[in-house]
Amino acid sequence: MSPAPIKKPSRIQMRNRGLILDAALDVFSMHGYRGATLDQIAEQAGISKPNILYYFDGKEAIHVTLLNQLIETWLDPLAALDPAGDPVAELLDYVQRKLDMARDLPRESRLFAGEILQGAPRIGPHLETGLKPLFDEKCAVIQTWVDAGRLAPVDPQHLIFSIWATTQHYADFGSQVAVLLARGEDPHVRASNHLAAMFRAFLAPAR
Amino acid sequence: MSPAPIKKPSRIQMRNRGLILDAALDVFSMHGYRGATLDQIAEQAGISKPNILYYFDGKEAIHVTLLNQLIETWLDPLAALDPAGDPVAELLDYVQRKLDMARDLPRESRLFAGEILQGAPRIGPHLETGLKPLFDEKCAVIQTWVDAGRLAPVDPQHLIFSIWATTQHYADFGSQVAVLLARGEDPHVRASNHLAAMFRAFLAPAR
DNA sequence: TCGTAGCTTTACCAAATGGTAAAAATTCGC
DNA sequence: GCGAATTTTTACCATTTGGTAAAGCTACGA
Repeated sequence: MSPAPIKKPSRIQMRNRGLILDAALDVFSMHGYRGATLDQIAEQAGISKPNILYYFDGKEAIHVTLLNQLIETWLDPLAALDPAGDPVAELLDYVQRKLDMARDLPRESRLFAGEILQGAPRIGPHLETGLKPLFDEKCAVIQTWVDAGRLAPVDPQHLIFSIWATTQHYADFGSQVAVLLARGEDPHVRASNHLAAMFRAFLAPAR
Repeated sequence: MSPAPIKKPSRIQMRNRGLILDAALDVFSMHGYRGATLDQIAEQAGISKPNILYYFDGKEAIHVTLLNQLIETWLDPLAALDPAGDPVAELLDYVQRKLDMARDLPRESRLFAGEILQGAPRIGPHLETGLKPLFDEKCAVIQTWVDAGRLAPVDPQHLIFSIWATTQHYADFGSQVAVLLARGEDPHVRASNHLAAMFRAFLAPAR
């Protein structure tokens, strides 16, 4: 019953945990979980390896911490889908937000992609409890829009998959995109226009 | 000048190299390059570790062999895009072929995705020499179709990205898809219908 | 300024891992 | 059947890697 003696983290703790997590995000997103080493993270963070293990219980704890922090950011745009808004505009906004995230948070996108690619061994339960309910809820919203004739008769689940896939592609497959586009031009504007046109054409209800 | 004495591989060599590559595809696609161990591959293949190193020069050689074998299969559907065919039908066929590949060759898709995700460290050059020319060629074909008014005014490069992203999603993010769809139902038919509808709506030229 | 709690470093370690040497077993052409 | 070539096993090894023990240092409140 008595409250556990939770120490408030000191300034040093806040700073170093932040440094470690940022370095770990770099290393994990670049090399994957197994490919990342504590030594790499230590060097990147400018903190000795034993000192890192003073702040985190181990390699896996760092990874899980990153994933947990990431999930809320990740679900945010989907949660923002407003049932009261205009269907096409809401979904196009969602596409845009996801595309912006792929540009602004590519490390996070790749971290997540790597975890899913390997069967979500360390995040599986969170998908069930965190993602699935939100996914189901928003699919229902989209279905409502379809039933009301305010949206073309789309398959809500696979529509969301396609939105995720097309937007995250620019982060997760960024190295391939870079090779194929070659030009110094930033692909973001072109990608944005393309995806807006594609989903608008698909989503607009028949007159 | 004299031809190098290339031995034709014996029956045993054919069989064991095949067993090793198949096992390696399992292990690499599941755990990534660094996450895979020779011991795992050896056990999966039913061949001792030193024996594996009798057939391949090392872990990386196995990985590179897999990637090289994969690339030709991977480019095949894109190469089949026929400039003389009906634009919309050709592209929808391409979508369908890629989706079938995601279903039939998920290990290959994940192997490729993992490699790209980590910056294509072992396949980068092949992207330039193998993929890029074909990509440019087919983009030009699509642009021709657009210019002729036989296709909506799409951005060829990003259209191809979207086709890749949406189809490979079902293999690369399969574990997430499985959690979210939950039902025992095979997602392939629904995915196929969804993607066909989406790309048809987007690609059909304005009347 | 002094003691204590918090932080950092030094010096390790055990297990895992990619790889090798060489003997032993097997296969194959003749 | 037999000798040579190929294939497989046994017994290792060096490095890497996640992690630990304990001593030393630092910051901070009294």
